[in-house]
Amino acid sequence: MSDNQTLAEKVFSELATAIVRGEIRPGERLSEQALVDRYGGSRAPMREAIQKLEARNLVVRVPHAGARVVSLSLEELRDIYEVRLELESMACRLAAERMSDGEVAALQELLLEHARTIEADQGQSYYQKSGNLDFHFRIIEGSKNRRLHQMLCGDLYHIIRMYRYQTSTSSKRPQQALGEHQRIVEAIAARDAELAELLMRRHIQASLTNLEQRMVRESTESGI
Amino acid sequence: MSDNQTLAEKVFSELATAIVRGEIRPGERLSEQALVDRYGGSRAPMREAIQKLEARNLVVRVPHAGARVVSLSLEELRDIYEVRLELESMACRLAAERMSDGEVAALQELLLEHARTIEADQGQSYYQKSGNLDFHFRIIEGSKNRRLHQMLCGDLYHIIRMYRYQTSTSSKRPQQALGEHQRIVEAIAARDAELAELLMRRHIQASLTNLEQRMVRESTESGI
DNA sequence: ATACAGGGGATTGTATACAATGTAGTCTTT
DNA sequence: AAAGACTACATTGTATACAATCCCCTGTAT
Repeated sequence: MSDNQTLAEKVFSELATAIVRGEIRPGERLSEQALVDRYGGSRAPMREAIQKLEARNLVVRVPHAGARVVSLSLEELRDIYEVRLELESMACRLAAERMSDGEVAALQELLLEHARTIEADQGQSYYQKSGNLDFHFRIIEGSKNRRLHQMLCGDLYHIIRMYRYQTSTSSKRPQQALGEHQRIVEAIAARDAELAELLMRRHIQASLTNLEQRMVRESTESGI
Repeated sequence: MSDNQTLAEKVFSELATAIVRGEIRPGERLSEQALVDRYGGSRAPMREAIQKLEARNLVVRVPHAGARVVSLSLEELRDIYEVRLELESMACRLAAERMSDGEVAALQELLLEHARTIEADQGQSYYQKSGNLDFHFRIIEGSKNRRLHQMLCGDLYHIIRMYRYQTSTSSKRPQQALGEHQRIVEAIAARDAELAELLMRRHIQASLTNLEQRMVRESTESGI
């Protein structure tokens, strides 16, 4: 009943969330034996779990030397964001063309709810984070392109989330982001694909510059 | 000396090329025991090889049921091409901004060579195929974005190549493609990123419509 | 003191054996 | 005859054992 999925898959998803949440630090090593001690079972499923992590670019494996949690340089992170910027803008354009009227209405409803939430617990950006993801997810699904969905949600988001688990701590950002979201949805509702793409591009670009500033700040701080 | 790489990796690359070349048909099953019989060794490395294939979307694995070579529907293939279209146009834009003058000169040299080759063995499009890839590879590398390179060359190209191993059989296409390549390089040399992106977009779109027509034709033929 | 070589220990890669699950074929029942 | 259940087989998932490789530490020589 509960064991419908294999042990390897269970360990994989546990490890994935642990890595994304930062409970396992970037650069940290994943020993197969250590995983056996922690999760039970034998080495075979642990190896499989590690391989799955490698497939999603969450760990780097070198033959005979073991696996380490990926540790991205500033450049590599910029590369990822650059790709994400392009793909998600594309998704937004496609969504404007392909989402059903019902889906658009549901999206508008979602934003209203977000607005109420922000109103309620002012400054408490926690909910906005998951809400933010929810918004982006819906746009991506609206593109009706399964491969695009897979690349953005499966491959890129894990890494992105791993490096921004405290991005939107700047107090006014949620409010601003919500406004941007609303204008994006307006463009989608108007079936203006070009505008929707442009607005999404700017929206993500804003968060990118945010992230870059933060990372530069952190690296200089640690470099002192 | 020769056994610097693991058995799993060797089997993986053998299988990958076999799949891309069509020696193993889409939908065909990959039994672990069968791989042992064919390549030697034991099941453990074979499993690992299959997982690596799954990571690159060349096979689909379902728990307790085994692995099959991926068999793409027309829609899925369209999705992939849509993504590739966007990413490679992006790569071209970035290349126009980031390639060194030396790299641009080398690219121009490459096209001159292609022109001579086409002149020589007229209609024999074989060389053009690898030359075509070479051209696209250089553009992608010119983007200086490693993740983009990884996604296009690692994840997407295997599948794309697998479905177009006989694309450019239409006799005039190489000549035409070369012309398009030349105009793209001109734009890059002029550092006109926007134009370079636009031209690449049109170039790939042409091959996409080619592929779509061919696949529709094939499916209707088989459907008769 | 530093650099290099060598050996011991730990870790990964591979092989084999066992358990659990899915699949196919047959047999029974309606 | 068709549909469903049951059994036997094949295949995958997991566990354990062995081999090969690497890493680190120590010792020696310059």
